Amino acid sequence: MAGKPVPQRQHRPEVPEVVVTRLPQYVRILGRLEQEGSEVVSSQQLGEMLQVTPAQIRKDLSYFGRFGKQGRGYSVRHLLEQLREILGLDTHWDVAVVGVGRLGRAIISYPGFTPDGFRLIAAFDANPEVIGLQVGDLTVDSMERLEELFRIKRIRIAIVAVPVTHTQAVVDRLIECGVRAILNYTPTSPQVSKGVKLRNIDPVLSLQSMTYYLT
Amino acid sequence: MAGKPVPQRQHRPEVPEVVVTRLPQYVRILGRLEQEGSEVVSSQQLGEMLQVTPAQIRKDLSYFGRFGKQGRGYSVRHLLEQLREILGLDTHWDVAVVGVGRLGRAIISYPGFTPDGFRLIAAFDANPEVIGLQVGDLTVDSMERLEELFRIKRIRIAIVAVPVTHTQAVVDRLIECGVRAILNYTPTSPQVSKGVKLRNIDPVLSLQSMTYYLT
DNA sequence: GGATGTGAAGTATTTCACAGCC
DNA sequence: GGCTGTGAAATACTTCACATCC
Repeated sequence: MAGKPVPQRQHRPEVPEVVVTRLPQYVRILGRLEQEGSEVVSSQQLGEMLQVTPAQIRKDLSYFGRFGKQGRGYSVRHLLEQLREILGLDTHWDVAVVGVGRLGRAIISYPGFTPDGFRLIAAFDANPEVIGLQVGDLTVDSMERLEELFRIKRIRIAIVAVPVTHTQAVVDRLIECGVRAILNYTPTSPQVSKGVKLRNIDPVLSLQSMTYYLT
Repeated sequence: MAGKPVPQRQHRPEVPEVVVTRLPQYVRILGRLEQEGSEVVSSQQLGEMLQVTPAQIRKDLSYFGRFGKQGRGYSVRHLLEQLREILGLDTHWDVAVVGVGRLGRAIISYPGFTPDGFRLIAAFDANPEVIGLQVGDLTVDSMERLEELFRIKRIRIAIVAVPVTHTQAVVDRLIECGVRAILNYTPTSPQVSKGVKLRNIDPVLSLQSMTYYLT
């Protein structure tokens, strides 16, 4: 006999990644609606707020379940809860920043991560002049302690803001000690093994693709 | 009789936007290759460096012309030149930053824009304590001078880093005085009229879409 | 009546595969 | 022989449109 099924978040590998990238936007809008006291919202209304078609919202949600009530719409609270759970945002995530130059400092001081459930709990730099410094409420650790601390604290998410020449090496070390999600602020896209998620924040590329339309 | 054709950069409206967003990456790699002294590169090699298929690179480039030589590949220098011209990167672009809080200051101090042809030439804030301050080599102007200065200096690109509640109003004002490209760092996506390009930099959304794969 | 959930239809994008040229 | 440029095929994604249910 099979044992009783372990309740576990099921990943549906067939969910397109573009859909996953839209879910956080739904979460954000729903959070606002909840704060404003809305109880119910239709795909039509969400679509207007986000500038997407209602059909897309319904289709996106349908990958994960049936959250609405016909004739009525979605319960703001319930849908928000469900999406947060699907995205793993019903829990806090520990994050470490690697590279504490100007950019790293700005990231650490940025107040926007914490309210959304991301806790910056460590920062690393190679520069002796920076190691030991207090930045925000973190003390900067040496790069030599990177493996040790990532392993002990089981950190799975890293923000990389090192000089571009060091990006790949740092990313390799991070993956080696268990990191599975990397937010990369350097102007290069490092290689990551399958199973590791990477998002690049690259304002210059964004600007450069817009100038095309200005000529 | 028609007059002689005015030489003008032609926009091919049929070029998919995804293609345009990839061009700057090609430019960046080609720039590196040029610096390293490479003279020729194949779509195969470019594809390996960028982790995309060679076919995609060839197809992307084919929207704009025939830049390669069969049996040989692409001249690094020539392709770089062509792509820079297509993207409008053969000229300098004046950019202004609106919102000089912590984030705005970090953006202004970020050294990465200038080498890529973007000149930060003005900064605006509403806070009297910030107006008049020297940040980088800019003096912060009052928001009241926004229309005046954007018009006089014919600034077409703006970086927005104001509090989220002010985003839409600021964006509306910018568009009104001629801005056609906006790099938005606030955690909301403002509405923009057709013909205005918008790119959002939103690290929290990036993190939140990665946690899906960590659960 | 009104809105969801979803197969089917329609678009968009990527990849294949090969003729053509160097 | 090697690599581009490109129609055609394959795949991915979005939108339609309607049966279904509250």
